[in-house]
Amino acid sequence: MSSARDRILDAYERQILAGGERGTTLDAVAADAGVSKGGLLYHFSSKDSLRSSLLERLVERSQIDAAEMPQLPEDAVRLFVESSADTADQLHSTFLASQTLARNGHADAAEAIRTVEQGWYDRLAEATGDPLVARMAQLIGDGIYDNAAIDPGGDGFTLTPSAEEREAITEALISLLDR
Amino acid sequence: MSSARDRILDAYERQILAGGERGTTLDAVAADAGVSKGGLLYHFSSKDSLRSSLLERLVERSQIDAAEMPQLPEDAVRLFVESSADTADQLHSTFLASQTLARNGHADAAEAIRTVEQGWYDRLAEATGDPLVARMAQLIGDGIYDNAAIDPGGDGFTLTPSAEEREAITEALISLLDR
DNA sequence: GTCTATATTGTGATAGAC
DNA sequence: GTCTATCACAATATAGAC
Repeated sequence: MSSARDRILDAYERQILAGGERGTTLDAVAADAGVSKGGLLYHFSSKDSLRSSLLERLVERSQIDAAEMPQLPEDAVRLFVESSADTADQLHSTFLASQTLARNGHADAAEAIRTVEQGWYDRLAEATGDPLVARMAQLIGDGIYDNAAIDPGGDGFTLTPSAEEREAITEALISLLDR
Repeated sequence: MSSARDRILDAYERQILAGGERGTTLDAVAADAGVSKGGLLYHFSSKDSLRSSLLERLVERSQIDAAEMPQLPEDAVRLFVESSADTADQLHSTFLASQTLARNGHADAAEAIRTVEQGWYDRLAEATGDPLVARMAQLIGDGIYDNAAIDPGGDGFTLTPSAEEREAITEALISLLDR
């Protein structure tokens, strides 16, 4: 059983992903979470508090995820390229929502994103032992995230690379490791 | 001498890049453009009209840019990786602003971005003759754009790759062409 | 073409009942 | 802990003078 707090944060995240920050009125978030606006404001005293709580959640989830970085270079690259922007994944949807906040001028969100990205890069660089391939994999992952964020539905005519394309990209990056 | 219309669109673009859609109130845009709110609304009858005019500008500028795609595969890759998100460039800043609008749930902006990205991909794939490397270069470019958008200042501790890194990435991608 | 009001609505936040 | 008012203000848009 999830707490009301969690359900409200989930709704906030969903609203950001669906319509950007523009649509995240307290009314809309409360309705999506199944509470009244007053109920929402009992748990989060202001909209700023809602945002900073989402950023805390991002850091927590990214730390849990950090423990799962594969040790084999190939697997680390594969993880970055092939699982980026899986919107069903909790960490990824929190990350995408936070990124949208960062692009809307919230310095605290930009700071959190920088921290998480830096952590990902460090672990990827360590796992691969190749800073350049690590950077390429990270940027490709960011590109996939970005396209996924713009193209929510993703029904056919999308910019998001297919599973086959991602696999081919992974193989290409791995081949660069063996230079 | 630029027209008032252009100056207002420039201001709108600047405000989006500086603070996301959130900060682009008619007051703020008008002040930035050096006109009154009423003056702004004479040229653009609504905020929607302001947005759709920016998207028209994006398509125009991307078509002008299309003529400049290099013929050599190496140069085409280099252009994508090394000139992405040069915010001083007119096309790039219009693109970044439109991307922010797309991430805020505006379907018309998402559609325009898709069109432009598809056009870029097609030309890059043609110039390189290698769909996979074209896709990688495009995603890396998107990743660089994305980081540049989150990190406006970019003073040292940023995620945006340095000029040296970009050059190395270009070389790596070019090496993949010769398989 | 550009301005100064002003009308109108949307939104964040408070107060207090239950 | 959750709700229903309600307030205060910000933002879009209109009307009409200059």
